[in-house]
Amino acid sequence: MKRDVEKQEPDFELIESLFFAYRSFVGEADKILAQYGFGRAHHRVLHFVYRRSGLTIAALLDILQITKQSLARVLKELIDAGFIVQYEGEEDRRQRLLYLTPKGRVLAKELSAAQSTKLHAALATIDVEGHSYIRDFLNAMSQ
Amino acid sequence: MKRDVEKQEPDFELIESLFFAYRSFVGEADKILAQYGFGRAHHRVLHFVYRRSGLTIAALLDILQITKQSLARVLKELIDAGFIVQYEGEEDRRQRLLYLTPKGRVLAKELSAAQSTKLHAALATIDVEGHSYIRDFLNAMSQ
DNA sequence: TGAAATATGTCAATAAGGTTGACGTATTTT
DNA sequence: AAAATACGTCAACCTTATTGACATATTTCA
Repeated sequence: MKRDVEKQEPDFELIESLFFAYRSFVGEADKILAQYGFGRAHHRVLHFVYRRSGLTIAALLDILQITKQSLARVLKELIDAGFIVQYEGEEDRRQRLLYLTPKGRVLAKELSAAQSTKLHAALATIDVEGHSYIRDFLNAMSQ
Repeated sequence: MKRDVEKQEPDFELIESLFFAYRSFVGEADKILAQYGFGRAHHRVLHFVYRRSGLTIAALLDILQITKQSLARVLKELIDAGFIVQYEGEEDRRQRLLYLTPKGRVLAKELSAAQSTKLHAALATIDVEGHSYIRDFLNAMSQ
C-alpha cells in the first residue's frame, strides 16, 4: 500500500554527475586559456563571436547574461591582444559588430576542438542510439 | 570519394547545450541561496556535507578541488550562521568532521529538491529508455 | 526639426570566490 | 624525540562579476 505522502527523494547522483561533468568539461579549455593569459570569461566571448560572427554587443550581452561593464573589460583584452575586431554596423552605425581575427579563429577552434573531443570521448562509451536522447536532454535542461 | 584529411567539425551544438544546461541548472539554486545571503560556494559545501555526513576537511578539499584558504571563509560563514557544525574526530583528534545542523539539512534539502525538480522536468520530456544513456553519459564526462 | 530612444563606452566602488605563500598548533606516526 | 599530518589563519593578490552614474553618437519618432 502506498504511503499518504510519497516524498520524492532528490536525485543526488544525477546532480553530482552534472556538477563533475561540467567541471571536467570546462577544465579542458581552462588549460589552453591559461597559456594565453585568459580565463573562462574570454572563452565564452570567443566562442559566441566565433559561432555568431558579426553579432552586436547587445546580442552578446543577451546571450551571456552579464552586464556590459563586465563584458567591457574582457572584450577590451581580447581586442587589445588581437583576437577580436569591431566594425561599425553598416545599417546602424551605432552598433559595433564583433568578428574574430585569424588569430582569434585559431584559438576558438583550439578550444572547441578540445571540448568536442572530450564530449565525443564520453559519447563513444555510449550506444549510438542513446546519443539523441542525450542531446535532447541537454536541450530540455537549457530552458 | 573521401577527402584525404577529414577534419572533424567541433560539435558546437552539444558544447552550447551543455553550457546553457548547466547555467540553468545552477540558476535554480542561486535564487534560493540569495535569500540566505549565500553563493554557489556555500551550496557546494552544503551539498557534499549533506551527502557525506562526517567527512573531514581534507576529504572536502579533495572533492571541491579548491585550497583550504578558500574553503575556510565559506565554511566559517556556514558554521557561524548555524548550518554546519564541526566535531573532533574520535579516532584521530586532529580531524574536524563536518555535519549539517537541522537548519543546514533543511536548506540542503531545499536546494537539492529544486535542482532535482529541474532535472526531472527535463527527463520527463525524454523517453524513459533514454534515461540511463543520459546518466551514463554524464558519468563518462566526469572522468 | 527637435526630442526621445537606442547602442555603446567608461568611471568608480564593491563583492564573491578563488589563488600563492608563509607560518602556527595540536596530534599522530615513526 | 623527530617527523609527518590535519587543520587554522594572516596577508596580498587576481578574476569575474555587480550596481550606479554619466557621456557620446546615432537613429527614430512625434
